[in-house]
Amino acid sequence: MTDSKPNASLTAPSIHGDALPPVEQHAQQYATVRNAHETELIEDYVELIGDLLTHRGEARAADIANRMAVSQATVSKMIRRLNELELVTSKPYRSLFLTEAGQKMAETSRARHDIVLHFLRALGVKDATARIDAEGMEHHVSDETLDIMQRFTEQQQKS
Amino acid sequence: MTDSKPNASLTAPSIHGDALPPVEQHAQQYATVRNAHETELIEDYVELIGDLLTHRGEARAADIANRMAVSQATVSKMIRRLNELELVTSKPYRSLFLTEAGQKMAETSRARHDIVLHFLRALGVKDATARIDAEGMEHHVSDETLDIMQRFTEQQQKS
DNA sequence: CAAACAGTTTAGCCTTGGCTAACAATGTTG
DNA sequence: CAACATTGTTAGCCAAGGCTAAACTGTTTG
Ligand SMILES: [Mn+2]
Ligand SMILES: [Mn+2]
Ligand SMILES: [Mn+2]
Ligand SMILES: [Mn+2]
Repeated sequence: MTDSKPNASLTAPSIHGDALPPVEQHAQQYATVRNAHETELIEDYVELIGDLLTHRGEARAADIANRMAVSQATVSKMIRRLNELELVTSKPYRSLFLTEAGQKMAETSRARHDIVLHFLRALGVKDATARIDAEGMEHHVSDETLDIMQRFTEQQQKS
Repeated sequence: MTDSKPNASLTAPSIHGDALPPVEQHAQQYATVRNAHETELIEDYVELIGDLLTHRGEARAADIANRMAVSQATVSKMIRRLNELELVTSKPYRSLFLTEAGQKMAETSRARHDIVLHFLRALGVKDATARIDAEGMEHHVSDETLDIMQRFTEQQQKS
């Protein structure tokens, strides 16, 4: 449960960087990341489907495969999963649509994604880089940090 | 290869948010994230082993399991992989050590992790939240963004 | 209206990263 | 030094998320 004991003296000033966090806190960090990894691909799919519906009027499996640079078989399998999760509705060989729950997830994900992207641009990151970084970072940003990012971006825009 | 055609008028002002990026750029975003996911767990292990060696003098499988909140079997299996990748050396039932390549990876990961963590704190994020966010974000931050974060943190500290 | 083409699905394979249960080795202590 | 506690390994299971190949459906067009 606890770490093996450090055998160094108890009070000597550390020559190293930050100390290790307490075990429970450290474990929480990793657990939160593992958790995010379970949902992030789902979020990206739902967000993309929402964007395609908004900007193109329809969301076809082939478009998703191209946009994600993934095989159509992979998309087809994922769509089955999204169906089981009741996030999308689909008739065979037809465009996809989002359920109520799917729309909610798409909006939330899109909003969060935009906050992160706009924040990175406000920081001075080039657009192409900001887009790449935001695609990964978005799933690992807490609400607290998100708020701070949003305020930062607004401040930046006023000046 | 290309999206299905939008049938909306060509020049009408969009009532929606940001337009979709070009397919190739969009695909690059997702591909970069998938790539990061292949290496991030490895990086976390190597970084943690380095930290344990630095702060505790040894890195035992049980400590890793506790710190990551994961079973010992999972750690044991991952250590075999790290061995195959020649990032760690291990004798059965003995502490782990990092190879040259492992030390290099540990340093790089630790440095990047610290930049992200210190940046979040400089932004005003509470320590516990910053630690959680940094654990996930670190793997999705480009060198360009990392530079900007570091400069931001330094600026913040001067004032 | 029949082909050809484009899009979708299914089957079967692989790797990663989790888990539990059982067993083996090592360390501690009465 | 024997028993017990801790630590490490192995085996076998599972789900997720990739892939290719092949079959099937729907659309376009000669
Ligand atoms: Mn997204
Ligand atoms: Mn994303
Ligand atoms: Mn890290
Ligand atoms: Mn990490």
